[in-house]
Amino acid sequence: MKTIEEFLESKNIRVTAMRLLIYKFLAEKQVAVTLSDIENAFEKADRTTLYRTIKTFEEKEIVHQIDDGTGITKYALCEKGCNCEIETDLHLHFHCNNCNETICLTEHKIPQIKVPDGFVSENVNLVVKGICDKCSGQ
Amino acid sequence: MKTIEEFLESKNIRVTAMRLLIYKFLAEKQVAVTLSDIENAFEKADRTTLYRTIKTFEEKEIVHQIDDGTGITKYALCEKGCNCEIETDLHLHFHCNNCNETICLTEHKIPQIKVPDGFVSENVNLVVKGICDKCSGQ
DNA sequence: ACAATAAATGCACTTCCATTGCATTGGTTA
DNA sequence: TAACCAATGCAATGGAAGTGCATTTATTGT
Ligand SMILES: [Mn+2]
Ligand SMILES: [Mn+2]
Ligand SMILES: [Zn+2]
Ligand SMILES: [Zn+2]
Repeated sequence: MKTIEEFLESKNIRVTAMRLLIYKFLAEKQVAVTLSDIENAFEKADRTTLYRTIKTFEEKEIVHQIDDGTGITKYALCEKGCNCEIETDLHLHFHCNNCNETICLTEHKIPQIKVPDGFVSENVNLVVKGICDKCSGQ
Repeated sequence: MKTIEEFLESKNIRVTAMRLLIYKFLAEKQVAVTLSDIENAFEKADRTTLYRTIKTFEEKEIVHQIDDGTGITKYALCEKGCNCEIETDLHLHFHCNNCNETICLTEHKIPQIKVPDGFVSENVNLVVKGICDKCSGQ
C-alpha cells in the first residue's frame, strides 16, 4: 500500500501541500468535480494554482477529464490500471438531471460502436443522462 | 412537397427573410454548423438575430443541438420524423479530428446502454471521434 | 551552508462563446 | 389608422478557460 506521496512521485509529480490536498479531495469525492468545486473547497488557494494542478494531474494521467454536456469540464481520478495512455477512458459517465452530479461508471465499458465505411473511430464519448441511484430513491 | 414557408408555418414559426436564409443555409450544409459559421455566412446580420433564430428553430424542434466535445455548440436540422419531442436524438455524431467537422450519422442509432440498478436512463449522448470518410481518402 | 537553478504559486489580464436588456423596426390585426 | 406584438439590432454582461509575468518555494551542485 503506497502512500499518496509515493504514488505521486511514481508518476513524476512533485509533492506539494496543495497537490496532496487536491488529490485527497478528489479521492474522497465519489463524483466528478469542476474547477469551481475545487475552488470552493480551497478558498485560500489561487484559482490558477488549482487549475494548473488539475492540468498536471491530467497530463500525468492520474485524472481524466469528463465532458458531460453541461458545458463545464469535470475531472475525476483515474482508476488503478486505467491506462489513459493507451486508449481513452473506456467507461461511461452518468449525469443526473436531478442532483446535477456526474459519476464515472467504471464498471460499464463503452460498447463497440459501428461507423460507416470510410470512417475511422479513434475515440468515443458516451454520456448517459437521467436519474442517479441516490435521486431515484432506491 | 411543402415549401419551406409552409413548413415553418406548420411549426408555428413566423416566416421572415432571415429565417428563410438561415433555414436554407442549414439545409444545404452536410455538416453541423456553429453560430460563427452562420455569422460568417451572413455578415450583414447581427449575431444576436442569428443566435435567436437558431434558438427558435431549436425550441420548435426543427434543429437539434450537438455537443461534440469541442466546447463549441453546433446545430443541425432534424431529419423528417425526428421526434425530438418524444426522445432525444437517437443517432450518433461523428467528429473528425482532421477536418474538425461534425456530422450527424442519422442512420446509426445509439444502442441500448445498460446502467446499474437504481439508475434511470433518460437520454444518451454519443460522440465518436476519428477520421471522416473525406479525410480518410476512400 | 550557500549560491544557482528550476519548479510551483499568485495576481492580473485576456479571450472566447453564450446570453440578456432594452430600444427600434416592421408586420399583423382590429 | 392606431394598437399591438414579434423580430431585429446594438450594447453590455457573465462564465469558464487559458496565459504572461513576477514572486515564492523547493532542489541541486559546489
Ligand atoms: Mn470517468
Ligand atoms: Mn444530429
Ligand atoms: Zn442525482
Ligand atoms: Zn474530416
